[in-house]
Amino acid sequence: MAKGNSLGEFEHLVLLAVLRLGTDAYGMRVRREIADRTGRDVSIGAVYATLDRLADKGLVTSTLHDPTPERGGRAKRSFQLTGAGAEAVNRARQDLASMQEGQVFPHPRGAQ
Amino acid sequence: MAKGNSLGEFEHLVLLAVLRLGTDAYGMRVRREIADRTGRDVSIGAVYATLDRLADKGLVTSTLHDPTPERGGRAKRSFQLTGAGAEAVNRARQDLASMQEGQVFPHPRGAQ
DNA sequence: GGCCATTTCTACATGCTAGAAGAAATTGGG
DNA sequence: CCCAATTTCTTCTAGCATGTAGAAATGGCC
Repeated sequence: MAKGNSLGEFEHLVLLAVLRLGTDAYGMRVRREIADRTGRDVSIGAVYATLDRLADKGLVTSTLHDPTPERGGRAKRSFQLTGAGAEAVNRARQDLASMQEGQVFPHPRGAQ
Repeated sequence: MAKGNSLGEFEHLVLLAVLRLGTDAYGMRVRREIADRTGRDVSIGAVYATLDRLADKGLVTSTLHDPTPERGGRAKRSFQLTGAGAEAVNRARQDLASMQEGQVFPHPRGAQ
């Protein structure tokens, strides 16, 4: 029916993390960022799977860096948003905003 | 690993539509609301499947009404958020807000 | 009986998740 | 100096959850 180019929920969070982290957006770091900010206990496999999928869709690209001189400092692969990635994240944000505008959110205790 | 009780993207939109529509939240109406507000061409099957899943998770409940006296007016089943549903929608909102806070969103044309 | 608004069903595509395995680097004991 | 341990990070695999489309069924109105 439709085109169906919309972001999954976790894809949205990952894209926001990449945007926020700038040049420091590699797998482990993205995971930590999401965990710290949302309190969610994200598995690392989930993050990489999602980053790969985003790359397939052309919403991010990746660059392989040289290893840093720290213990266990393996080479990092960092990710950047593409133009399409920026569009996607903006669109997701606007769709949610449209659905929320003028809305009074109930305190959970009030509802049933 | 984690608990994994988070909302999918479409689940989020549907929940917001139900909240927004109040007593008028039945399948066809929810579909129209999302289409109107986001421009997305949602299939009706998608909406019902999602509403059913949300009901299974205890985030909404449904009530069957009497048919209205209009041509073709079959009985409507309308949905309401539960307390857990309100919690879920608030949590999803806050998680996104945390990931977005202080963030400058690029105009797509500016990026690459 | 045919029409219409709505819901239900079914089946497949895509996204999410977890954890174990693999790779590349530093460290420190012998 | 070398090797095994340790650390950080990435890749892989496989199963379950969500998203999507459309056709079929339902039931009141005319």
